Amino acid sequence: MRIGYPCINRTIGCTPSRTFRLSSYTDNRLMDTVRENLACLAKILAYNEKYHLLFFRVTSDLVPFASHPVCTFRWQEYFSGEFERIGKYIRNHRFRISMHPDQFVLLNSPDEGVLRRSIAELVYHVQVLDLLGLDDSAKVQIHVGGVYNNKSASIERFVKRYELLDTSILNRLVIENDERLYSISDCLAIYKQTGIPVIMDTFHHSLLNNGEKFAALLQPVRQTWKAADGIPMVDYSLQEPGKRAGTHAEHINADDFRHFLATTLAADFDVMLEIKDKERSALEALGIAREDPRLVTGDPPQA
DNA sequence: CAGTGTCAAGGTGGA
DNA sequence: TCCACCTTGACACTG
Repeated sequence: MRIGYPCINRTIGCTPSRTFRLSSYTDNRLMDTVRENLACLAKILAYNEKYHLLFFRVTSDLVPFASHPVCTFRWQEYFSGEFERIGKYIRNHRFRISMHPDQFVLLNSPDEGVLRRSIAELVYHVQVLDLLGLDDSAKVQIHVGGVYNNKSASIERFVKRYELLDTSILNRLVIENDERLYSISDCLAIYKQTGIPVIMDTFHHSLLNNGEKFAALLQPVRQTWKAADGIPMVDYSLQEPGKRAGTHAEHINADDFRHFLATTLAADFDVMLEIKDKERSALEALGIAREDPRLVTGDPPQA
């Protein structure tokens, strides 16, 4: 099991998510921003390596406007050396990497324009992982999409669209349950029609389920991941006390995380902590996981 | 220079 | 039919 956190690090004083307004787009602005974002990504990975946080989600903001028509600059070629360098570091240290395009990627939208932009965005995400030279265990996770007043028709549309995607996308794409529309069971049903691996989100599952226990779903979900996909990924989060249902916690709750590990002990997976204080909670989670020597790969860092 | 309204992109659901 | 909300950091303008 590897433990990780998404996208940004609040300790080291840089962000890999620098961006700018579309209205101020220039190729030079893009070059400067991407250069800084990549430099920061490299710093975060060095930090993560030092503390044995070996699972990391790369921000979608790495290359701003990458899938927008305004961006005709060949950033893939211009930065290929830097991507290669970072990718080598990732491979050498056996990091697990994921990416998570946001809400605008909707493969099952009835709107062809939305579909077209969604695919362009997926192409961008896959290009980043390809440029890093990562194998098919580096995943791009999306949600199933909208319901559009007809869930079964929307699932059917997802399946049909999925089958038309390029292999380079198919090899990396996984679907995650959300908290309002598509449960883990829905995702498993879609897997049966497509073969797409399913990524479980504990917090979403607590808000939308059909009465199944999370632990009981681990085994069926495990089978959706082929050998080349690596071990399953799981998103872990919990409710922020006193906030609207669905609000992610500011900080990890040690008891809850310990309980989560205990109930899932039989399964092997990588855990992404979607908790707002990022690496701080991830470090605490790692400490908790190390209470049980069966759980975490790698030696503790030397003092 | 701190505070704050806004930002490429979509969809849901309550009023 | 309209609007708030999701989720959220970072930009860029305002005073």
